[in-house]
Amino acid sequence: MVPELRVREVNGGEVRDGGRYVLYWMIAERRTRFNFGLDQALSWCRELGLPLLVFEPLRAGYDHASDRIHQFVIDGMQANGHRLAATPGIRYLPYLEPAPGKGRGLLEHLAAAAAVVVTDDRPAFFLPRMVTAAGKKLAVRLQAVDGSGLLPLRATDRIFTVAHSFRRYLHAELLPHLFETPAADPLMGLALPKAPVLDPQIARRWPSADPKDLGKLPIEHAVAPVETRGGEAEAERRLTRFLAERIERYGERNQPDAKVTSELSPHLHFGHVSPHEIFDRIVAAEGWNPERVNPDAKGKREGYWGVSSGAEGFLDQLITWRELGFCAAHRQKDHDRYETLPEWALRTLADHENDPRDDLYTLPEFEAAKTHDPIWNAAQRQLLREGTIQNYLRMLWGKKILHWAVNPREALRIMLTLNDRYALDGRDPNSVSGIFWCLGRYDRAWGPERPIFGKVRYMTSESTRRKLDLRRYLAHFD
DNA sequence: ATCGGCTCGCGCAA
DNA sequence: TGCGCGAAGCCGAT
Repeated sequence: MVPELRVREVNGGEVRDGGRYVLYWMIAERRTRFNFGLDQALSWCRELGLPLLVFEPLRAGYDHASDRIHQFVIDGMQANGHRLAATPGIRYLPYLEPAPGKGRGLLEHLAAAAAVVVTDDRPAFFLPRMVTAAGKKLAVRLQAVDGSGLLPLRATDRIFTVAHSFRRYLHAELLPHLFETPAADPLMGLALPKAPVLDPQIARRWPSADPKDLGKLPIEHAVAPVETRGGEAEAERRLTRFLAERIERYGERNQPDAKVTSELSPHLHFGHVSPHEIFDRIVAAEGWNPERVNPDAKGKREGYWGVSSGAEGFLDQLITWRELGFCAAHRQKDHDRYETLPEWALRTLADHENDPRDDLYTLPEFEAAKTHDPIWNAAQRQLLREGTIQNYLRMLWGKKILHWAVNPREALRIMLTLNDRYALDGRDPNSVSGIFWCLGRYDRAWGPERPIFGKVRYMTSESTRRKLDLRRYLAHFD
């Protein structure tokens, strides 16, 4: 059962009599397991006695569309295809839009034969606008299901301005939600009617591009695919590796050579893995149960869950920090605008807006990793090559853009542009949080007041060099 | 190596 | 209203 709190009626439409199938429009939770949206669609199938059509599209015309993002999503489609094609009663339709706008009308066409349409409710990028627009067009009931996090988006109306107040809220309110989990494997034991046959004119009117022909799509080819592969199976592999070999030493994650992180951020971003599954697996590995929770540690960064220190640290990242961003994105559509920074940060950054800059770079110079600072350049090269930046250096990367851009607004634009364009987990509320943190969001003021930064937390390459062993990292990203 | 000071907002206690 | 506390800060004093 999908909790009511997670289901949103988008258009107030009706279930259509005589619909041939239930349509699941898979746009964010691109997986077959631990997926509330898929659960909701299947529960309609059972109620109406209908088969399921899973439609997983990838548009060509959105901002920053590139070989890198496309390849990752296509990996996911292949993994989903393997599982869904083998399931009786389900038809899987992945769709690669060959050119911007070429897919227009396809959803409406599919929905015209559907009894009800279910999609994913994710407060990220262009997805909310797209779902709202679809709701107006479709003449059938459209439900958007929130499977983004462990805390349902609609669980609270509060806006959290600092991380520790959100953490405190979670420690007080999250526990009951943890017992309402999506099905681990909803495809198992299904007894649906024969899979729907698709209208043959779909292939003629809406031809799908061949995944092998990425080069022919009108997307950014300069942003090449990275070594990191996408898909549900790859995410499972990483999760298993993390629990078996890494979580124990998760506390060492600031060291660039440590290899102790989950490396699941891109998979979470594209919905190839669910936070519910990650939580379940950690809990199983730790032999945890709710009685292990320490109520005296409410609001504390460590010690609340009653698991190993590595797991405490990781759960804080997965839940507090990840969902803090989702919460903000859900509550404030303009959470990526400069003006949404806290008052104290806006004030202090404005006070120092006209401070002289000894080093000043433009977006193209940053993009090409052409600054005077070898550490910064190495971090930027990692972003270009791998689509990610190591934990600690990611913060330094942003702080230095603030330091060297013409003003803080421009620093924000540069950070968002580079991150959205090159990072696999760019365009995610979670990524937006990290970038805004560099400008003071969720943080507090720190004295003494410094040039350019004002009271915003200051970081330097010099102290980073002292703190971390960077030799291998610098050599590798030379 | 470790500590206090810098500074602000939240939430609890009173 | 006061007080403790906080994603990773820095710096200078001990």
